Amino acid sequence: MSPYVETFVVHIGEMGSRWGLNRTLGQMCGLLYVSPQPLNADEIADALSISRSNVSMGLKELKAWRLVRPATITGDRREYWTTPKDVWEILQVLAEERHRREVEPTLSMLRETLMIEPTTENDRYAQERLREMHELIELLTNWIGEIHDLPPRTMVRMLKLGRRIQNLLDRRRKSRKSGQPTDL
Amino acid sequence: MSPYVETFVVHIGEMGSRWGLNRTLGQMCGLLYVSPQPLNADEIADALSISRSNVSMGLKELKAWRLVRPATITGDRREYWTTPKDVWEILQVLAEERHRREVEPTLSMLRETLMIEPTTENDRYAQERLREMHELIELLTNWIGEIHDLPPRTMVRMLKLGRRIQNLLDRRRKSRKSGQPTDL
DNA sequence: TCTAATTTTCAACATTTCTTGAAATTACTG
DNA sequence: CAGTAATTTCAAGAAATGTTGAAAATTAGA
Repeated sequence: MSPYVETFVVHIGEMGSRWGLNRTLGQMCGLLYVSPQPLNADEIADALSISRSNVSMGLKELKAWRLVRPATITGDRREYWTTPKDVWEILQVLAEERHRREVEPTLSMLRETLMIEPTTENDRYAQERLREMHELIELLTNWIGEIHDLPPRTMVRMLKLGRRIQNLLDRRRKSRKSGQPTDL
Repeated sequence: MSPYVETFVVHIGEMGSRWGLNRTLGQMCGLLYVSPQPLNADEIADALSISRSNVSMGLKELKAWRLVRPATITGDRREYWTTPKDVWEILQVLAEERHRREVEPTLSMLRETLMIEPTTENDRYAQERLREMHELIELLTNWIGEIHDLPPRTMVRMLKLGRRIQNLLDRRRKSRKSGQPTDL
Protein backbone atom coordinates (compact mmCIF):
# COMPACT_ATOMS: atom_id res chain seq x y z
CA MET A 1 0.00 0.00 0.00
CA SER A 2 1.32 3.41 -0.89
CA PRO A 3 1.59 5.91 1.97
CA TYR A 4 -1.15 7.91 0.29
CA VAL A 5 -3.63 5.05 0.40
CA GLU A 6 -2.43 3.94 3.79
CA THR A 7 -3.33 7.23 5.47
CA PHE A 8 -6.85 6.85 4.22
CA VAL A 9 -7.24 3.15 4.97
CA VAL A 10 -5.91 3.45 8.49
CA HIS A 11 -8.27 6.30 9.22
CA ILE A 12 -11.31 4.53 7.82
CA GLY A 13 -10.29 1.60 9.98
CA GLU A 14 -10.38 3.74 13.11
CA MET A 15 -13.73 5.15 12.10
CA GLY A 16 -15.00 1.70 11.18
CA SER A 17 -15.36 0.79 14.82
CA ARG A 18 -17.50 3.84 15.39
CA TRP A 19 -19.64 3.11 12.40
CA GLY A 20 -20.78 -0.24 13.70
CA LEU A 21 -18.20 -2.24 11.78
CA ASN A 22 -14.79 -2.80 13.31
CA ARG A 23 -11.27 -1.80 12.48
CA THR A 24 -10.53 -4.61 10.06
CA LEU A 25 -13.87 -4.34 8.29
CA GLY A 26 -13.34 -0.63 7.92
CA GLN A 27 -9.86 -1.06 6.50
CA MET A 28 -11.07 -3.63 4.03
CA CYS A 29 -13.79 -1.29 2.80
CA GLY A 30 -11.41 1.61 2.57
CA LEU A 31 -8.88 -0.38 0.62
CA LEU A 32 -11.40 -1.72 -1.87
CA TYR A 33 -12.96 1.69 -2.25
CA VAL A 34 -9.75 3.35 -3.44
CA SER A 35 -8.48 0.41 -5.47
CA PRO A 36 -8.76 0.96 -9.22
CA GLN A 37 -9.32 -2.77 -9.71
CA PRO A 38 -11.13 -5.36 -7.61
CA LEU A 39 -8.86 -7.34 -5.29
CA ASN A 40 -8.86 -10.97 -4.28
CA ALA A 41 -8.73 -12.18 -0.71
CA ASP A 42 -5.00 -12.80 -0.75
CA GLU A 43 -4.26 -9.33 -2.02
CA ILE A 44 -6.40 -7.86 0.75
CA ALA A 45 -4.71 -9.96 3.43
CA ASP A 46 -1.38 -8.91 2.05
CA ALA A 47 -2.10 -5.21 1.83
CA LEU A 48 -3.53 -5.02 5.34
CA SER A 49 -1.12 -7.53 6.90
CA ILE A 50 -3.88 -9.68 8.32
CA SER A 51 -4.51 -13.38 8.04
CA ARG A 52 -6.27 -14.94 5.13
CA SER A 53 -8.98 -16.33 7.39
CA ASN A 54 -9.61 -12.92 8.85
CA VAL A 55 -10.25 -11.65 5.34
CA SER A 56 -12.64 -14.47 4.68
CA MET A 57 -14.68 -13.66 7.79
CA GLY A 58 -14.50 -9.98 7.04
CA LEU A 59 -15.84 -10.43 3.53
CA LYS A 60 -18.66 -12.52 4.91
CA GLU A 61 -19.69 -9.71 7.23
CA LEU A 62 -19.28 -7.05 4.59
CA LYS A 63 -21.53 -9.05 2.31
CA ALA A 64 -24.15 -8.97 5.05
CA TRP A 65 -23.66 -5.20 5.18
CA ARG A 66 -23.99 -5.06 1.38
CA LEU A 67 -20.76 -3.06 1.28
CA VAL A 68 -18.79 -5.36 -1.00
CA ARG A 69 -19.70 -7.17 -4.16
CA PRO A 70 -17.95 -9.88 -6.12
CA ALA A 71 -16.35 -9.07 -9.46
CA THR A 72 -15.21 -11.68 -11.91
CA ILE A 73 -11.86 -11.33 -13.53
CA THR A 74 -11.73 -13.38 -16.68
CA GLY A 75 -9.09 -16.06 -16.71
CA ASP A 76 -8.69 -16.11 -12.94
CA ARG A 77 -10.30 -18.70 -10.80
CA ARG A 78 -10.18 -16.67 -7.62
CA GLU A 79 -12.93 -14.37 -6.51
CA TYR A 80 -12.34 -10.64 -6.68
CA TRP A 81 -14.08 -8.01 -4.60
CA THR A 82 -14.95 -4.37 -4.77
CA THR A 83 -17.16 -1.76 -3.12
CA PRO A 84 -19.66 0.49 -4.84
CA LYS A 85 -17.75 3.51 -6.11
CA ASP A 86 -20.66 5.87 -5.70
CA VAL A 87 -20.38 7.50 -2.26
CA TRP A 88 -24.05 8.28 -2.21
CA GLU A 89 -24.85 4.60 -2.64
CA ILE A 90 -22.42 3.62 0.10
CA LEU A 91 -23.85 6.08 2.58
CA GLN A 92 -27.35 4.99 1.70
CA VAL A 93 -26.52 1.35 2.29
CA LEU A 94 -24.80 2.19 5.56
CA ALA A 95 -27.80 4.19 6.71
CA GLU A 96 -30.25 1.45 5.79
CA GLU A 97 -28.28 -1.26 7.49
CA ARG A 98 -27.80 0.79 10.60
CA HIS A 99 -31.48 1.58 10.68
CA ARG A 100 -32.24 -2.11 10.43
CA ARG A 101 -29.86 -2.92 13.27
CA GLU A 102 -30.25 0.10 15.50
CA VAL A 103 -33.78 1.37 15.09
CA GLU A 104 -36.09 -1.42 13.99
CA PRO A 105 -35.49 -3.65 17.02
CA THR A 106 -36.27 -0.71 19.26
CA LEU A 107 -39.48 0.05 17.41
CA SER A 108 -40.63 -3.56 17.86
CA MET A 109 -39.79 -3.49 21.52
CA LEU A 110 -41.65 -0.24 22.02
CA ARG A 111 -44.72 -1.53 20.21
CA GLU A 112 -44.73 -4.69 22.30
CA THR A 113 -44.19 -2.93 25.58
CA LEU A 114 -46.90 -0.42 24.84
CA MET A 115 -49.39 -3.31 24.65
CA ILE A 116 -48.81 -4.10 28.31
CA GLU A 117 -51.12 -2.41 30.79
CA PRO A 118 -49.05 -0.53 33.37
CA THR A 119 -50.12 -1.22 36.95
CA THR A 120 -48.31 1.29 39.14
CA GLU A 121 -48.08 5.05 38.98
CA ASN A 122 -44.42 4.83 37.96
CA ASP A 123 -45.14 2.37 35.19
CA ARG A 124 -47.84 4.63 33.89
CA TYR A 125 -45.30 7.44 33.69
CA ALA A 126 -42.82 5.15 31.97
CA GLN A 127 -45.42 4.17 29.42
CA GLU A 128 -46.06 7.79 28.60
CA ARG A 129 -42.33 8.25 27.88
CA LEU A 130 -42.32 5.13 25.73
CA ARG A 131 -45.32 6.36 23.81
CA GLU A 132 -43.62 9.64 22.98
CA MET A 133 -40.47 7.89 21.94
CA HIS A 134 -42.38 5.50 19.72
CA GLU A 135 -44.34 8.28 18.06
CA LEU A 136 -41.33 10.35 17.10
CA ILE A 137 -39.19 7.46 15.92
CA GLU A 138 -42.02 6.24 13.76
CA LEU A 139 -42.51 9.68 12.25
CA LEU A 140 -38.82 9.96 11.43
CA THR A 141 -38.67 6.43 10.08
CA ASN A 142 -41.56 7.02 7.73
CA TRP A 143 -40.06 10.26 6.51
CA ILE A 144 -36.73 8.64 5.78
CA GLY A 145 -38.52 5.80 4.04
CA GLU A 146 -40.30 8.23 1.75
CA ILE A 147 -37.29 10.39 1.10
CA HIS A 148 -35.31 7.32 0.30
CA ASP A 149 -37.23 6.61 -2.87
CA LEU A 150 -36.84 10.09 -4.29
CA PRO A 151 -34.75 10.24 -7.45
CA PRO A 152 -31.19 11.42 -6.75
CA ARG A 153 -31.75 14.66 -8.65
CA THR A 154 -34.61 15.66 -6.37
CA MET A 155 -32.43 14.75 -3.42
CA VAL A 156 -29.64 17.02 -4.55
CA ARG A 157 -32.08 19.85 -5.16
CA MET A 158 -33.39 19.46 -1.64
CA LEU A 159 -29.88 19.43 -0.21
CA LYS A 160 -28.91 22.53 -2.11
CA LEU A 161 -32.05 24.24 -0.92
CA GLY A 162 -31.04 23.87 2.71
CA ARG A 163 -32.80 26.09 5.15
CA ARG A 164 -34.56 27.97 2.43
CA ILE A 165 -36.94 25.05 2.65
CA GLN A 166 -38.61 27.14 5.29
CA ASN A 167 -39.63 29.85 2.82
CA LEU A 168 -41.01 27.23 0.55
CA LEU A 169 -43.08 25.72 3.32
CA ASP A 170 -44.30 29.12 4.51
CA ARG A 171 -45.34 30.01 1.02
CA ARG A 172 -47.21 26.75 0.62
CA ARG A 173 -49.08 27.24 3.84
CA LYS A 174 -50.11 30.71 2.85
CA SER A 175 -51.44 29.60 -0.49
CA ARG A 176 -53.40 26.76 1.05
CA LYS A 177 -54.91 29.04 3.61
CA SER A 178 -56.10 31.49 0.98
CA GLY A 179 -57.99 28.68 -0.71
CA GLN A 180 -56.00 28.62 -3.89
CA PRO A 181 -55.89 25.33 -5.73
CA THR A 182 -52.73 23.40 -5.18
CA ASP A 183 -51.13 20.43 -6.80
CA LEU A 184 -49.80 19.09 -3.55
CA MET B 1 -37.18 -1.91 38.93
CA SER B 2 -40.61 -3.06 37.93
CA PRO B 3 -40.77 -5.69 35.17
CA TYR B 4 -42.34 -3.04 32.95
CA VAL B 5 -39.39 -0.69 33.27
CA GLU B 6 -36.93 -3.54 33.20
CA THR B 7 -38.01 -4.71 29.74
CA PHE B 8 -37.33 -1.26 28.41
CA VAL B 9 -34.07 -0.66 30.25
CA VAL B 10 -32.60 -4.01 29.27
CA HIS B 11 -33.46 -3.40 25.64
CA ILE B 12 -32.02 0.09 25.58
CA GLY B 13 -28.91 -1.41 27.15
CA GLU B 14 -28.56 -3.88 24.28
CA MET B 15 -29.08 -1.11 21.77
CA GLY B 16 -26.73 1.16 23.65
CA SER B 17 -23.74 -0.76 22.38
CA ARG B 18 -24.91 -0.26 18.82
CA TRP B 19 -25.49 3.44 19.36
CA GLY B 20 -21.89 4.14 20.26
CA LEU B 21 -22.44 3.97 24.02
CA ASN B 22 -22.23 0.60 25.77
CA ARG B 23 -24.61 -1.61 27.64
CA THR B 24 -24.28 0.08 31.00
CA LEU B 25 -24.45 3.58 29.59
CA GLY B 26 -27.54 2.62 27.64
CA GLN B 27 -29.23 1.16 30.71
CA MET B 28 -28.46 4.23 32.76
CA CYS B 29 -30.02 6.47 30.13
CA GLY B 30 -33.05 4.25 29.79
CA LEU B 31 -33.60 4.16 33.52
CA LEU B 32 -33.30 7.90 33.98
CA TYR B 33 -35.51 8.55 30.98
CA VAL B 34 -38.48 6.65 32.38
CA SER B 35 -38.00 7.71 36.00
CA PRO B 36 -40.57 10.24 37.17
CA GLN B 37 -37.97 11.78 39.46
CA PRO B 38 -34.23 12.28 39.11
CA LEU B 39 -32.13 9.54 40.74
CA ASN B 40 -28.88 9.70 42.63
CA ALA B 41 -25.87 7.52 41.88
CA ASP B 42 -26.68 4.98 44.58
CA GLU B 43 -30.21 4.53 43.35
CA ILE B 44 -28.91 3.94 39.83
CA ALA B 45 -26.32 1.41 41.01
CA ASP B 46 -29.00 -0.31 43.00
CA ALA B 47 -31.59 -0.45 40.24
CA LEU B 48 -29.14 -1.77 37.66
CA SER B 49 -27.15 -3.98 40.06
CA ILE B 50 -23.84 -2.46 39.13
CA SER B 51 -21.10 -1.00 41.28
CA ARG B 52 -21.14 2.52 42.55
CA SER B 53 -17.89 3.29 40.78
CA ASN B 54 -19.28 2.06 37.51
CA VAL B 55 -22.11 4.53 37.88
CA SER B 56 -19.67 7.31 38.55
CA MET B 57 -17.71 6.56 35.40
CA GLY B 58 -20.91 6.12 33.43
CA LEU B 59 -22.26 9.49 34.51
CA LYS B 60 -18.98 11.06 33.52
CA GLU B 61 -19.29 9.68 30.02
CA LEU B 62 -22.96 10.52 29.73
CA LYS B 63 -22.15 14.09 30.69
CA ALA B 64 -19.69 14.16 27.80
CA TRP B 65 -22.51 12.90 25.58
CA ARG B 66 -24.79 15.59 27.01
CA LEU B 67 -27.37 12.89 27.71
CA VAL B 68 -27.72 13.48 31.45
CA ARG B 69 -28.01 16.60 33.51
CA PRO B 70 -27.80 17.22 37.22
CA ALA B 71 -30.92 18.06 39.17
CA THR B 72 -30.87 19.40 42.70
CA ILE B 73 -33.22 17.95 45.24
CA THR B 74 -33.69 20.35 48.10
CA GLY B 75 -32.60 19.08 51.47
CA ASP B 76 -30.40 16.36 50.03
CA ARG B 77 -26.71 16.73 49.69
CA ARG B 78 -26.32 14.09 47.02
CA GLU B 79 -26.44 14.85 43.35
CA TYR B 80 -29.45 13.70 41.37
CA TRP B 81 -29.54 13.00 37.67
CA THR B 82 -31.99 12.95 34.85
CA THR B 83 -32.16 12.89 31.06
CA PRO B 84 -34.01 15.33 28.85
CA LYS B 85 -37.59 14.13 28.64
CA ASP B 86 -38.11 15.44 25.14
CA VAL B 87 -37.30 12.65 22.68
CA TRP B 88 -36.64 15.11 19.94
CA GLU B 89 -33.99 16.76 22.03
CA ILE B 90 -32.40 13.42 22.90
CA LEU B 91 -32.22 12.30 19.29
CA GLN B 92 -30.82 15.65 18.29
CA VAL B 93 -28.08 15.45 20.89
CA LEU B 94 -27.29 11.88 19.90
CA ALA B 95 -27.08 12.88 16.25
CA GLU B 96 -24.85 15.86 16.98
CA GLU B 97 -22.48 13.91 19.16
CA ARG B 98 -22.25 11.09 16.69
CA HIS B 99 -21.57 13.55 13.94
CA ARG B 100 -18.81 15.04 15.99
CA ARG B 101 -17.26 11.65 16.67
CA GLU B 102 -17.98 9.82 13.44
CA VAL B 103 -18.00 12.39 10.67
CA GLU B 104 -15.89 15.38 11.61
CA PRO B 105 -12.63 13.47 12.04
CA THR B 106 -13.15 11.93 8.64
CA LEU B 107 -13.76 15.30 7.04
CA SER B 108 -10.50 16.62 8.49
CA MET B 109 -8.60 13.60 7.30
CA LEU B 110 -10.05 13.92 3.81
CA ARG B 111 -9.20 17.60 3.63
CA GLU B 112 -5.65 16.96 4.75
CA THR B 113 -5.10 14.03 2.43
CA LEU B 114 -6.48 15.94 -0.53
CA MET B 115 -3.71 18.50 -0.06
CA ILE B 116 -1.09 15.87 -0.84
CA GLU B 117 -0.06 15.55 -4.45
CA PRO B 118 -0.52 11.95 -5.61
CA THR B 119 2.51 10.54 -7.42
CA THR B 120 1.44 7.24 -8.95
CA GLU B 121 -1.45 6.36 -11.20
CA ASN B 122 -3.11 4.41 -8.38
CA ASP B 123 -2.78 7.28 -5.95
CA ARG B 124 -4.33 9.59 -8.47
CA TYR B 125 -7.30 7.27 -8.69
CA ALA B 126 -7.51 7.10 -4.91
CA GLN B 127 -7.48 10.87 -4.69
CA GLU B 128 -10.40 11.06 -7.06
CA ARG B 129 -12.37 8.72 -4.81
CA LEU B 130 -11.44 10.81 -1.78
CA ARG B 131 -12.53 13.96 -3.51
CA GLU B 132 -15.96 12.55 -4.27
CA MET B 133 -16.35 11.34 -0.74
CA HIS B 134 -15.36 14.69 0.67
CA GLU B 135 -17.72 16.57 -1.59
CA LEU B 136 -20.79 14.57 -0.69
CA ILE B 137 -20.12 14.42 3.03
CA GLU B 138 -19.61 18.15 3.10
CA LEU B 139 -22.85 18.74 1.23
CA LEU B 140 -24.76 16.54 3.66
CA THR B 141 -23.09 18.09 6.68
CA ASN B 142 -23.99 21.58 5.61
CA TRP B 143 -27.57 20.59 4.93
CA ILE B 144 -27.93 18.99 8.34
CA GLY B 145 -26.36 22.06 9.92
CA GLU B 146 -28.89 24.32 8.28
CA ILE B 147 -31.85 22.11 8.96
CA HIS B 148 -30.78 21.84 12.54
CA ASP B 149 -31.54 25.48 13.25
CA LEU B 150 -35.04 25.36 11.84
CA PRO B 151 -37.77 25.89 14.40
CA PRO B 152 -39.39 22.60 15.47
CA ARG B 153 -42.69 23.56 13.84
CA THR B 154 -41.04 23.88 10.44
CA MET B 155 -39.34 20.58 11.05
CA VAL B 156 -42.59 18.81 11.74
CA ARG B 157 -44.14 20.35 8.67
CA MET B 158 -41.32 19.06 6.57
CA LEU B 159 -41.58 15.61 8.10
CA LYS B 160 -45.30 15.47 7.49
CA LEU B 161 -44.75 16.56 3.92
CA GLY B 162 -42.62 13.53 3.18
CA ARG B 163 -42.15 12.69 -0.44
CA ARG B 164 -44.58 15.36 -1.55
CA ILE B 165 -41.52 17.56 -1.18
CA GLN B 166 -40.86 16.57 -4.75
CA ASN B 167 -43.97 18.35 -6.05
CA LEU B 168 -42.99 21.43 -4.17
CA LEU B 169 -39.53 21.42 -5.65
CA ASP B 170 -40.82 20.74 -9.17
CA ARG B 171 -43.23 23.61 -8.86
CA ARG B 172 -40.49 25.92 -7.66
CA ARG B 173 -38.26 25.02 -10.55
CA LYS B 174 -41.05 25.62 -13.03
CA SER B 175 -41.81 29.04 -11.65
CA ARG B 176 -38.16 30.04 -11.68
CA LYS B 177 -37.74 28.90 -15.23
CA SER B 178 -40.69 30.98 -16.39
CA GLY B 179 -39.01 34.04 -14.98
CA GLN B 180 -41.57 34.81 -12.33
CA PRO B 181 -40.36 36.67 -9.29
CA THR B 182 -39.71 34.43 -6.35
CA ASP B 183 -39.02 34.96 -2.71
CA LEU B 184 -36.56 32.12 -2.50
C1' DT C 1 -10.71 23.93 60.47
C1' DC C 2 -12.24 19.50 60.99
C1' DT C 3 -15.29 15.67 60.08
C1' DA C 4 -18.10 12.74 57.71
C1' DA C 5 -20.75 12.08 53.61
C1' DT C 6 -20.23 11.70 48.80
C1' DT C 7 -17.84 11.31 44.57
C1' DT C 8 -13.91 10.08 41.72
C1' DT C 9 -9.83 7.60 40.43
C1' DC C 10 -7.18 3.66 39.41
C1' DA C 11 -5.03 -0.77 38.93
C1' DA C 12 -6.37 -5.53 39.08
C1' DC C 13 -9.72 -8.69 37.42
C1' DA C 14 -13.53 -10.33 34.27
C1' DT C 15 -15.74 -10.32 30.05
C1' DT C 16 -16.24 -9.60 25.34
C1' DT C 17 -14.54 -9.17 20.85
C1' DC C 18 -11.01 -10.00 17.39
C1' DT C 19 -7.41 -12.75 15.14
C1' DT C 20 -5.19 -16.72 13.83
C1' DG C 21 -3.46 -21.36 11.98
C1' DA C 22 -4.98 -25.82 11.15
C1' DA C 23 -8.46 -28.66 9.43
C1' DA C 24 -12.57 -29.19 6.70
C1' DT C 25 -15.15 -27.96 2.82
C1' DT C 26 -16.09 -26.46 -1.71
C1' DA C 27 -15.12 -25.64 -6.51
C1' DC C 28 -12.60 -26.05 -10.38
C1' DT C 29 -9.49 -28.71 -14.01
C1' DG C 30 -7.26 -32.12 -16.36
C1' DC D 1 -13.47 -38.44 -10.76
C1' DA D 2 -9.06 -37.78 -8.78
C1' DG D 3 -6.22 -33.93 -7.56
C1' DT D 4 -5.33 -29.39 -6.53
C1' DA D 5 -6.45 -24.55 -5.82
C1' DA D 6 -9.32 -21.54 -3.22
C1' DT D 7 -12.35 -20.60 0.49
C1' DT D 8 -14.58 -21.26 4.92
C1' DT D 9 -15.02 -22.85 9.60
C1' DC D 10 -13.67 -23.26 14.24
C1' DA D 11 -11.48 -23.53 18.62
C1' DA D 12 -7.65 -21.57 20.98
C1' DG D 13 -5.00 -17.49 22.04
C1' DA D 14 -4.50 -12.28 21.95
C1' DA D 15 -6.17 -7.83 22.41
C1' DA D 16 -9.43 -4.56 23.69
C1' DT D 17 -13.26 -3.15 26.77
C1' DG D 18 -15.86 -3.11 30.75
C1' DT D 19 -16.29 -3.73 35.91
C1' DT D 20 -14.97 -3.64 40.51
C1' DG D 21 -13.38 -2.55 45.39
C1' DA D 22 -10.23 0.03 47.85
C1' DA D 23 -8.18 4.25 48.46
C1' DA D 24 -7.77 9.18 47.37
C1' DA D 25 -10.00 13.40 46.60
C1' DT D 26 -13.64 16.51 47.11
C1' DT D 27 -17.42 18.74 49.29
C1' DA D 28 -20.77 20.57 52.73
C1' DG D 29 -21.80 21.58 57.09
C1' DA D 30 -20.69 21.63 62.16
